[in-house]
Amino acid sequence: MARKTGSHSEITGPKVRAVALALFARHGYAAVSMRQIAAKVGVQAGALYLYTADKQSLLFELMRSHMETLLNAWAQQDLADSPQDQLEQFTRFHIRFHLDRTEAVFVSYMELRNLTADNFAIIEGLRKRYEEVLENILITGQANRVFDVPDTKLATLAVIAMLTGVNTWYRDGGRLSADKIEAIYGGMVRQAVGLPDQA
Amino acid sequence: MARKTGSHSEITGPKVRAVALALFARHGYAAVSMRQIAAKVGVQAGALYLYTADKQSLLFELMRSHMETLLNAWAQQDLADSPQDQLEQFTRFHIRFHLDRTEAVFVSYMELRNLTADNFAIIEGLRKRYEEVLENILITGQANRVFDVPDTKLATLAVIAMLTGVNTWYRDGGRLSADKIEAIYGGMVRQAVGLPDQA
DNA sequence: GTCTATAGAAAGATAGAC
DNA sequence: GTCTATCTTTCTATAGAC
Repeated sequence: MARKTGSHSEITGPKVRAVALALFARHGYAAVSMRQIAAKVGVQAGALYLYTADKQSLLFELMRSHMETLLNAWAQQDLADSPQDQLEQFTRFHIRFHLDRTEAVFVSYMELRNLTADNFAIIEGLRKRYEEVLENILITGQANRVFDVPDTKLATLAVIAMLTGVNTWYRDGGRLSADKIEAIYGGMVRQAVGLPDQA
Repeated sequence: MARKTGSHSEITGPKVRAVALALFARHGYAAVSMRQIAAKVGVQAGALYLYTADKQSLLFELMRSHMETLLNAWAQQDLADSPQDQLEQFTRFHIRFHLDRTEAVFVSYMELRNLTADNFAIIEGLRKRYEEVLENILITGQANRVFDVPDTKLATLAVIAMLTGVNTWYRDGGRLSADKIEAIYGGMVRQAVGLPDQA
C-alpha cells in the first residue's frame, strides 16, 4: 500500500501551479511557454501534462482557485454589526488579502481575455459574487441612512477599483506599511460613501 | 515631384497601428502575431516591416502616442480657478478621455510588462507626469484647507484607479450615460477628498 | 512518474523578385 | 511598396521507452 518510491505528484503538482503563477504574473500567459514552466519546475516539458490537461486548464485553475480562496476567506470573517464597521472591515480585508497574493491578483485581472468563453463565464460569476459582498454592505448602509451613496452599483465598482489599485504600486519596505495604507484607504472610503472623518 | 502612384505609406502606416491596437487590446500583445496584423491590414507579413522596425516598436509607439495625446489634451484645457473646480474638471476630463479610447487605455495598462526596460522607463515617466497633474490639484486644495486629504500621493493613486476603473465595466448603451457617470464619480471624488456633498 | 524524441504547426524577421 | 519564399527558432502536445 506504500506509494511507489519516486512518486512526487503531491509535490510536483503544486509546484507546477506555483511556477506557472509566477511566470504568468511576470511575463503574461501568452508569452510563457510550457518549456519555460517545465524548466523552472525541474522536469521535462512533456511531464507537465501529468498535472494539467493543457495550458488553458492551468491558467483557469489558478484563477478559479484564487477567486474561491477569496470568497472563502471573506466567509470566514466574523462580520461586524454596523454597516460602517462592515465597510472598514471589508476595506482592510480586501487590501490585506490582495497584498498577500500579488501574483494571483495580477493574473486574475490581466489574463481574463485568455480564458475560453466557458472558463471566463465561471470566473466572472465568482467575481460578481465578491462584488455583491460590498454592494450589500452599501445597500444596507444606504437604507439605514448612514451612507450617502447615490448609486450603490457604481460605488461598489469604484471602491473595489480604488482598493485593488494598491497592488499596482505597493512594494514591501516602501514608504508606508500595509497597516498604515489600510488606515488611510479606510478613511478615504469612509469619506467617499459620505461618512464623517472619524466614527 | 509627384509621389509614385500606388504609394500608400500615409494610409497603410496608420492602418497598421490601428489594426495592431485593436488586436493587442482584444488578444494581448504576446498572443497576436505579425501575420494576424498583416491579414487584417490587407498586406503580407513581410510588408509590415516597412512601417515598424519590429513588433516591440509597434507596441511602444502605440503606448507613447497614447500617453502624449493624454498629456497634450490636458494641457489644452482651460484650467479652472479653485482646487474644487479643478478636481471636478480633472474627474470629467479623465473619464471622458479614457472612455473615448478604450483600446489604447487597455493596452497601455496591460502591456507594460511586455515593454523593454528602456521603453518601460519612458512610458512610466509619462504616466508619472499625468499623476502629478492630479497631485498638484490635491496639494493646492490641501494647503488651502478646502480638501481633507491625509496623504496626497495615495489620494492621487486612489482617485486615478477609481476613475480608470470605469473602463473595465462601461459599455455603450448601458444603464448610465457617460455624462451621468461623470456626475456620480464627480460626487464620490468630492466626498473622498473631504468636500461637502455639493459646492 | 519522468524521460527522449518528435510530430506538426506557427512564430519573427529577412532576402530578393517585380 | 508589396510580393513570395524561406531561414531559423520555438511552440503545444503526443508517443513510447524505461
